[in-house]
Amino acid sequence: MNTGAPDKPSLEGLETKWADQWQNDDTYRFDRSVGRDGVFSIDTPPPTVSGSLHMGHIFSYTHTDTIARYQRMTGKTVFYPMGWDDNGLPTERRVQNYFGVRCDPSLPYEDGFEPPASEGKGPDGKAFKQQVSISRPNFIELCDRLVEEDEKAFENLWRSLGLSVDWSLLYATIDERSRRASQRAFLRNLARGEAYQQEAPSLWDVTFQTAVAQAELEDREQPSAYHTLRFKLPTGDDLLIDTTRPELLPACVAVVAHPDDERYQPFKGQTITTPVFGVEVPMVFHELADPEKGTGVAMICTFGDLTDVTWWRELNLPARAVIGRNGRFIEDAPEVMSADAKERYGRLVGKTVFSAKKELVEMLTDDGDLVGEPRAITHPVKFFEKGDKPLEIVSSRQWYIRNGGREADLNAALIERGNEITWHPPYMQSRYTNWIEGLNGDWLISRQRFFGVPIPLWYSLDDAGEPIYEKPLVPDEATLPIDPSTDVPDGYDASQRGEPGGFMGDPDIMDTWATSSLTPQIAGLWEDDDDLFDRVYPFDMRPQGHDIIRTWLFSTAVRAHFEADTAPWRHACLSGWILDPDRKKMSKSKGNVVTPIDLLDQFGSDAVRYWAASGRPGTDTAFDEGQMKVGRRLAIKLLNASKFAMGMGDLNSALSQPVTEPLDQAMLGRLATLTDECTKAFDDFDYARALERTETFFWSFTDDYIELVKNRAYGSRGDEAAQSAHAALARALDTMLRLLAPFLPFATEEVWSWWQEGSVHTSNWPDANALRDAAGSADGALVDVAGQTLSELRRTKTEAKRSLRTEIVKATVNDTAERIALLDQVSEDVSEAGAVKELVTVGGAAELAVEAELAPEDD
RNA sequence: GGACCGUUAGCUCAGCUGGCUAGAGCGCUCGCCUCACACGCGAGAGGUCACUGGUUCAAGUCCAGUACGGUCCA
Repeated sequence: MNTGAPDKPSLEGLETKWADQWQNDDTYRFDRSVGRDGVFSIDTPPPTVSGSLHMGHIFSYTHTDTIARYQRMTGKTVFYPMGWDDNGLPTERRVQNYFGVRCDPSLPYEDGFEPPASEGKGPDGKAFKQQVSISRPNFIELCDRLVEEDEKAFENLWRSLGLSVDWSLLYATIDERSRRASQRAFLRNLARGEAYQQEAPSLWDVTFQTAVAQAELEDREQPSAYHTLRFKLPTGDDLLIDTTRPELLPACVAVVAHPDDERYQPFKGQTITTPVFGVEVPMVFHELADPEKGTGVAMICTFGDLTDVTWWRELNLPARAVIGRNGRFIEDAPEVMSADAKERYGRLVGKTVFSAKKELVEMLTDDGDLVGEPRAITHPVKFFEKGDKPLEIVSSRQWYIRNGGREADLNAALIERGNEITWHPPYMQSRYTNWIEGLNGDWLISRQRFFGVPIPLWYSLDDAGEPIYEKPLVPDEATLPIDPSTDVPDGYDASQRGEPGGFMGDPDIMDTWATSSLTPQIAGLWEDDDDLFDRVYPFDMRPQGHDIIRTWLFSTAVRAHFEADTAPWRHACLSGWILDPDRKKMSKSKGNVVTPIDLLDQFGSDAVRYWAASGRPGTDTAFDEGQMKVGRRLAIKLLNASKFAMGMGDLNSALSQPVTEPLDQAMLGRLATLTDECTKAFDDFDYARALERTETFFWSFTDDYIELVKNRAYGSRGDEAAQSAHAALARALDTMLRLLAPFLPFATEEVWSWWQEGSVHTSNWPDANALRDAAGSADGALVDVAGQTLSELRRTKTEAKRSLRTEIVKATVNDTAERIALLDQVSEDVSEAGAVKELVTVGGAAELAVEAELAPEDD
């Protein structure tokens, strides 16, 4: 349906027009009849839908889309799914605030429950502050309800941006197939011994009341203070110990010094008495004690930090927990204390760490056992990346997946997996390797939260009603996904839940990364559809941000290593960040924040994509509206240049006509070279280079080549010469539309529809050899010589402040003999373009110089 | 403290395996309504390639170090 070019080509409305068309035509539909070799599969990052839409989304997803479109044009069928990451804490927090609810897993499901608030406001329209407790199923229903809205906003953005995803492949990380895949993978890990549970001290967030994993930690510099405490040696002498956490004194189980520290060797095997509580603890020795720090002796508490955990484990010390899961001091004083000490401990019960510290400092001061004043310092403290209170270390039963943090062999094997992946850019691999080398424990996957994939296990209860953790009750894979809080294990009935001799469900859910580490399996319908899975796995490409190499990328590699004994993908493409130079200007423009949708409206999707695709792989890129304007100009120019070329004659028939003029041949030769460069760049996932090269060619094509052949194409030198121009224009336009299609899908599709059949996006990537055949043996340098000479001719007019239409009565071109020889081949084109009446060429000069006699001004 | 990345025109960046006078776009200056495009066209000015050494016939490009900026991890 060649519609021909409109009188006034415009970008307006192209997004809606073509997005709808592509949807109706299933343009980007994955062809699942194709074998693995003909497939290009992409492990799309599922965006966190409860977060806001921002420029980073547009940026990195555009990069992937250009690759997808290129691969599709090379003849691959592209498996390009979209997923929504709606699983996890961000959604929970939003639901709590939005609906005014809180999850209490002990409550029963309430049919037809309506939340008390909406958008954070109660029925009276005022902010709703309190939170109503509801059951886990009710809570999850509300999560589902809210994410649905969020997901619409994302889908809308992706369609406007022109992502060529196959929307029939959509998944969500909380949907049934994700839960099934996630639980199945966990059970497989369990069966193979790769997942295990352990009662152990682990990092604990007291606000969210959940354990957190190493990958979710961050250090934050915090103010603190050294307190010097007076302990007593058996001799009755003082032993001064510095600590930043005096409130943990009741949890003190030993004091430690370095084995080589001679000052403390005499006290080996002796006991030290703690202040305030008068508990006798052993003097122990360990390399991690720093002789330079304070007095060289530290108190070991269960648990102040990870070093305490190491000491406790390696020195076989007892545990005296004092801080509970809510971050407050627990009811029961350590058994070891005397009645008198327990009474003093009573003053701490129920207090937060902060107030307990004040209380204890007071006690120490009263006893005269605080030496001097506390000395203020700042030091790094571990936080949950989403939390705002320091992590405590609490002993709890948790599930782990082995990740090489405790086994050297596995560690090395996972590092080795990195070599099976081609990294773009290559240096990103070192981040992967560094992270694995720095692991200090296995992957803690259980979370004491609600909106996530439940750990699919139950435990039988003994006669006393205590769970028998050693033998979890495992569901049949065919029944997955399950929720152990409502489903019942085989051999039991619902009435036995929580009863002695009955069963209980594992109350925890899995870490969100435990699910998203399976995106290739989820998207590829692992085990649900083996035929499909085998066509797409291992995936060709994982695009993602470099900030989540340690989490998403690594955890995906771990799962693939165990489940498939392979790397999950062949290529990992790490995108950079958007730097925001506007942040400085933001204060000026009074926080006039531009949303991605606004930008797409303002500049057009192609223009925004152009900006995004200019950012090289892995490189942080400035948010730059200027680049979007440039992109817009490019798209508009493409429309206009195409319209012009079509005005010359029937391009479709011109495609098969011979190209006879030297300049036309030279241009096509250059185009063949460009095509090769772009192919190479795209094969190396370097979309930015492909764009840059194509753009440079395109502008010289419109500014020089078109100007040079314009008159001839109109017929100034006869039909054959005109026909050659038409044939070259048709081939060039055809080729450039294809080369630009990955970047400017809307403008290229629009132009394509004017004179070609089908969609440019399902057409073939251009064939450099066919272009070379059409070009014959013409020297590509003809294009340069003609262009540069034309430029000099123009300059004589510009410097005379005359119009470019001004006739040149006589022009003398001096240049090297070599270049004059080339110029003579195209002198007619150059003369016509420069409006030169008489062109004299003189060889033997050192460089190009033009003298021109302009026609007199007629006013 | 460790690892990695970067430092080229006022701004944003190219410059791939070292090779003739270092490029583009934006911005700026000047000019042009030229029959595809004024959402346009043409021309111009503007750079001791962060610094110090080294390798080489030749270094923006390779090596070592320094400084500054950034990211990730401790």
